[in-house]
Amino acid sequence: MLGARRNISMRKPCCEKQDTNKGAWSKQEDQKLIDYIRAHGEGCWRSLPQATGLLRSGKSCRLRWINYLRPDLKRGNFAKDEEDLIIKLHALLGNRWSLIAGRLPGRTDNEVKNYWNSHLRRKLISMGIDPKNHRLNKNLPSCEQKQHGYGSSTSYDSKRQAYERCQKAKSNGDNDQVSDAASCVDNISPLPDLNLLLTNGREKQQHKMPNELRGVESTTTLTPTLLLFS
DNA sequence: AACAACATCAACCGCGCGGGC
DNA sequence: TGCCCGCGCGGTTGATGTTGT
Repeated sequence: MLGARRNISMRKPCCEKQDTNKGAWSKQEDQKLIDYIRAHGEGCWRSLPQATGLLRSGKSCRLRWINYLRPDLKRGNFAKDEEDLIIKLHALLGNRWSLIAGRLPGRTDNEVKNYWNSHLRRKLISMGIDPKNHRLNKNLPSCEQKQHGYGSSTSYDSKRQAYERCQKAKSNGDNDQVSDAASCVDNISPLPDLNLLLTNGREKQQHKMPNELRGVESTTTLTPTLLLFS
């Protein structure tokens, strides 16, 4: 199946790529795009450049609108609760930025992804947490991790405590305690207290609701579409 | 003041999917 | 049924800003 779909060479050359600007958008370009979308709404990205006279690909227009020009974008620094939510959702969903961004009103997938890569990933690493699987990295010195606060009474705190018990036992030469504590560290689910009902347009459309989120119902609402319970 | 190294983030690219023909 | 188009996604790049020496 992929063979057929992937056979790009059968497609007509993409006219979009001819004579198109690249790089940063000018104010005039932004204004043209805004005006057009105000008048005609989103969609039909492929024909948009022709309709507006923009020398950009439809893809580029879409990205510019979604990531920068949309009026409902929040922009600015991420709040603490947004950070916490991103970390929790990432633990649950991995790098599914559009899904994660869908839980953060006014934030885009690109913004969330960038923020993760430039801030949160580093933060977790410095806390001794592997950003890929949200497990404690036992090789990191704990003193370094303590200077970073993260949420309040999270599962990370539990991990940290177990990890510290492990370290203590090690220094005491108590091997039983070491293995107990170590297994405790490994067994703590990244998010024992978080269950979510999550969808975005595409996942819904494609019936691709992540397995870990299927059949979850909830009583508490954090955002209209984010449902949490403990 | 000048330069290097590092951090940030807007924008681009390639791929996969659903839908229409 | 198979092909093509349009769209959306995640990964990556590169320009720009900031900090350190």
